[in-house]
Amino acid sequence: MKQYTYKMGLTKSEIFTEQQNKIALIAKVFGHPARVAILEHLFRINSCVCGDLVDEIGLAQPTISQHLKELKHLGLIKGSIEGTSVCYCINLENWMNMKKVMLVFLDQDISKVNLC
Amino acid sequence: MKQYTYKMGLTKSEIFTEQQNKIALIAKVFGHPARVAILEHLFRINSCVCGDLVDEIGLAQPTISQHLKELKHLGLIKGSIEGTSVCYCINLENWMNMKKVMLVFLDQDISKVNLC
DNA sequence: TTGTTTCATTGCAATATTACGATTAATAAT
DNA sequence: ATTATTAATCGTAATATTGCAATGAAACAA
Repeated sequence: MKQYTYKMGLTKSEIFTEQQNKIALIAKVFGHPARVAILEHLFRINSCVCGDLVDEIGLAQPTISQHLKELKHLGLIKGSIEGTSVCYCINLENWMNMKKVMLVFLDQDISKVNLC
Repeated sequence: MKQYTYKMGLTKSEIFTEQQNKIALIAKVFGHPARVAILEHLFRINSCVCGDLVDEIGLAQPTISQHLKELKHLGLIKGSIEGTSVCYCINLENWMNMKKVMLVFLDQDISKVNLC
């Protein structure tokens, strides 16, 4: 999964574990409501083109296109060209892998946590 | 949980659902490996002060302090003053609530997803 | 009191993100 | 061939993020 190995700008990625960088890169993509909305829409609707999303979400076409690019970059969606339009959908295999990574982080052992 | 209702800069939060904004705000905080590392450290170690984290993580003290502030802001950690140092720990109740929100998003129904 | 420790805050430079108008590229329709 | 449709890309403005040196504030130690 080379999607998870990007540089993060000013972020000093090299001092963190691969796992920590993975989680951060995934989370960063989820860190915008438009991308959350796009994913939810793709889960609800079977098939989808970019134009639908522009109407559905209410941002300009270049903006949606840019968000789609980031989701594609992480591998969570894939698009297939159909005439003049592009059919985007969830990349299930990568979604499952992503989920696994996030669950390891979210399901941390709380039994030994000290309260202060 | 008023932690989830912040403005997101250029982001047009008003056109998204409260749920979508919640998820994005949580994810944004997880979108930096230092904050992931801090949380993992707080789960591993019972109690913790900022200085420990500076040594542990390898960023300058003001940088760690800033990341701690964001985690505190979302309510995922809380700090209690102990002399000259501050004891930070996980806010378990808020952690559980956060987890619930994220799991609803991650555990979306994949049975009806169309592949393309 | 004077210094020491510890963490927060301020200020700033470098870079990233968000959003959109304008344009381009590619296909489809007439 | 010409025009329409659709989505990607470019360019740019506004804003946010990251990181750290310098400084500040508060509690403790001598």
